[in-house]
Amino acid sequence: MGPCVSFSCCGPGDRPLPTVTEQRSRPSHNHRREGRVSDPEPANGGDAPDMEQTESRTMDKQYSFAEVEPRWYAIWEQRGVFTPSSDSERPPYSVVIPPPNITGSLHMGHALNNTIQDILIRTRRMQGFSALWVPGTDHAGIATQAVVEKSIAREGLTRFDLGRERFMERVWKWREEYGRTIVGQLKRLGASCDWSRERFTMDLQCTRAVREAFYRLYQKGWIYRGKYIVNWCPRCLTALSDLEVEHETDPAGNIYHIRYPLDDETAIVIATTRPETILADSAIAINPRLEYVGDDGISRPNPWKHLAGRKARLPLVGRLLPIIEDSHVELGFGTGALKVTPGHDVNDFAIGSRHALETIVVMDEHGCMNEAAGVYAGLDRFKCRARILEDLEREGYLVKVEPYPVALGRCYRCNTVLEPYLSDQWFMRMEEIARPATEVVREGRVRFWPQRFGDLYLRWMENLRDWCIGRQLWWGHRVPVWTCENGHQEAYRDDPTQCVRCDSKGLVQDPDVLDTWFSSALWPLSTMGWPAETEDLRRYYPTSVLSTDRGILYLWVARMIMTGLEFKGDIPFSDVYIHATVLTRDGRRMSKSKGTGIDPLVLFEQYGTDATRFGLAWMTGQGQDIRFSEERIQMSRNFANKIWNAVRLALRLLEHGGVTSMASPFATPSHDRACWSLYDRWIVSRLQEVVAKVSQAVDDFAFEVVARTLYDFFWDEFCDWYLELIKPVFYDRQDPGEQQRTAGVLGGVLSVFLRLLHPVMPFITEECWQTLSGDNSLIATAPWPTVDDALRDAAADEEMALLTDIVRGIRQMRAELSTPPRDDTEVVLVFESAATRAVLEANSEVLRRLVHANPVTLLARLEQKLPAALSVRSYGGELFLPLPASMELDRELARLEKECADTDGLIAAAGAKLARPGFVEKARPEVVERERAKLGELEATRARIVQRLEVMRGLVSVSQEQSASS
RNA sequence: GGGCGCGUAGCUCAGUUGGUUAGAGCACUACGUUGACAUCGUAGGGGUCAGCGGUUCAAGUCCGUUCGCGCCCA
Repeated sequence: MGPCVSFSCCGPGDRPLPTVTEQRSRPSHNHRREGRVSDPEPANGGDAPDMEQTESRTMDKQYSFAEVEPRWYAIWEQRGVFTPSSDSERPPYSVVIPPPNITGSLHMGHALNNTIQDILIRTRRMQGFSALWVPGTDHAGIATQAVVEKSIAREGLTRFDLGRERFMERVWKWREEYGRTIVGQLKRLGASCDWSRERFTMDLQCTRAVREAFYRLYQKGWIYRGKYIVNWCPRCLTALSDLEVEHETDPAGNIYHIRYPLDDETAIVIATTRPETILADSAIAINPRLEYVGDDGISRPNPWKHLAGRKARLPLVGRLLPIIEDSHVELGFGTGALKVTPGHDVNDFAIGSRHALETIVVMDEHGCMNEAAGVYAGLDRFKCRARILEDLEREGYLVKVEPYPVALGRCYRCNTVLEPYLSDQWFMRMEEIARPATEVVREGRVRFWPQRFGDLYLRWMENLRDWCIGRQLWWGHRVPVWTCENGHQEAYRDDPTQCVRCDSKGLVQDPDVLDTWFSSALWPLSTMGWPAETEDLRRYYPTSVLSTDRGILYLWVARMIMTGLEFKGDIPFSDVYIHATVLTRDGRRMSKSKGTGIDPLVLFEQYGTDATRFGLAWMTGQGQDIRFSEERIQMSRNFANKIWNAVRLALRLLEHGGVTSMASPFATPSHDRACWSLYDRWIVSRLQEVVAKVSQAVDDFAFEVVARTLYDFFWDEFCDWYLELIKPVFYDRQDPGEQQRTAGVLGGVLSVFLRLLHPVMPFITEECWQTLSGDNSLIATAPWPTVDDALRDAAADEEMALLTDIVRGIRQMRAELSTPPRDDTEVVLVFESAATRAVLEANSEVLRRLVHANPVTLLARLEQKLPAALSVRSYGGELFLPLPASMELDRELARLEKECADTDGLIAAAGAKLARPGFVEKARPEVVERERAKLGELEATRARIVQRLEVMRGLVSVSQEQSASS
């Protein structure tokens, strides 16, 4: 057990309860009242604000999250709750935050993901782990550069006007000013990150990690430079990796058939979706086979085979193109002949290399045609396409145009259509580094939740292509490669002053920067201090869990596993939790531009942060999406209000009983517990179930179960039943011993419940904890509750089930009779079992209190009492309420007949099940037994109904005779 | 084209290894404010578990298939 926390865990406690006066003088409440001085509306349900009502002074009728929430975060921070103690006794538990983009602000995905991480961290912290959550932000190369370029554009400047150095100053300035917005928002969310360890992917520590990683990979030859066709964004003016391309299909696209003449009679026809690229054609390729089998299964001759080796003339340009043979050409596709454009297409580039073709490039980095495009030079690529088509048509080269859905890639940042662009780029070799990263997942050393993402990961890892890591940007980690005057190109850990190979000066650094994901890939290492052998690295690496969005499984998660294994020889985390995607309520992606996004900060303001967190946790199932439902947040706000009021009631009850301390109930010896009431035994028994279920659910990442379990227990069992049941102890009876005991259980249950809820709703639980405990301990560091099996009580569960069933039965009848709810009504209970009668006898006060049953008569058998009565069968017995004269007998008779018919239906169903061939032999014995018992119950019930029917029918005929004779 | 997720009440979702009469919140109907809470309480109405076929003594649950929505990869 951890430190003793007032009423929570150790007994017998002797801590004084906060008195009303103390309550009033608490700074928090003063703060609230002061805040209301200018408020013209008394917030007290219309009561005069200066009324001498002690309760209304201490706690409002409504929970005011807006007043409570802002207070606690600062206190937690001040008291260092989020910084784990270096106490070596405690096992480590660590999480690194997926670093949010510095240009971003908190959206629903962040709210969900960080709520989840906070639930995990807060739970483990309470469970006694040395829990560390490392926060930080990501420099987000392209996105940030774009934002700053936009801002300087307002001054009429481009980055080229400023130059690299001055532009970088501007970016850093921007980052200082705006780049930490999201940090404030995370605090608002209640995220219990250790801010003393906050990192930024461009800070010194992370930069050192990037340099070291690059250097080592370069030395191994796994980072290389090569000339390839890459995904090029003509707006961002940089290359992108394959994963940063958003693929889409343009349904309005066309495919153009173009005739390339060989001589006056002969021509070869090719098909293309990008006619502007014909300007860079260097060959035409055909399949070498003589014939082929089409989709229809019919064999056809290769229409172009006879042209192999000849030359065709490129329309509009006049260049002669060789007709080459290459087996990669698909015969059934298009016209069966392929124009080869090595400078503008990835596949054509491969063909070009195989056949040593000339590589012609007709576009520049902006996507405009260059001098090589001849008369088309200077035109934008799309304008050029239109012009080329006009010209082809006019000169008779355009054979036909067909609608054809065209696949195109767009920049994931700016949505510009990407251009396959030939350039010199830095690449990282994937083959070797991927192998161990695949193994650890296959062996289960890294587990994915839900598991299917592990399968997805493995499938992707099996066919990797090398990673283009160079970016033609300024904002980012500059490639640490220098070239000396003598042309020696080398990677350096630190900025060099002279060449390692020839000692010459005049070194020039490579202008490219690294893909942002290169530094993100090192995040679990760099945040812990790697490459230095720090204490944090020793203690907190590998981290425990990574919680993230499925969209960056390959982009980020996979790469962290690779680098972790490569540089530290160990996995970066043992569990990967992939959270759901938050969609709009009609199942679409939330989009800022379409205005369909929901701002979590607005939710915090409207419903409270706690409610937003709880609602999100409730919505998170194991599916891959959640449709956002504001009702769920509203429900959570109501839940918070319910908790608040239950605590308010608890304080009042304790005060009413003159109780001054809450002795801890659970640690008392069992012989003391023997005098607990049924309700105490029951609620504590139920609580054990809740502790077990919630603890397990956190381990299983089943956040919805956490939320639902706590909600149901608190509302249905604790508030609706327990609190109602113990009111007489304080309001009606004056037994100090009983009040003391009950107060102990009441406080103990609340204490456990609040601690279980704290990771999900940190603010209100802390506020209630303070209000109840009246000391300085924080729930945030209170020990997590554990299950005590000795407190499970099956008999109490059973007896309470009987009682609640009877209460509900009486309520139903009263509703049926429309008796004024506060009028007493006679109730007759007929139960053969003496044990059941004893339970009912002992709890008859409950019936009086909860359903105004008075007098209550207990019988073993129904004599000739209450013939004109409404009846309900329950728990092997029967309840009767007198039927008032105003109520027609016919209605009750009809009701009974329906009940009889329903019961007959159930008897038939149960009978049929038992009679079914094979059921008794093949079903598990307990299932058969249960079915038989059910049938027995139903038959007994039916007998009671029939008996009632006879009585009622007799009465009906008597009353008919009476009305006939009158 | 390949892979995956989802389809249960008007809406948003639960539903353990198949086994009582399929549940919750919101919405809806009726009634109810004297001491926690109207952000509340009590009672109630509302479901061919997407369709079809199969396995089984037994299917919302397992298998096959069709349809619809969505995501990922090529």
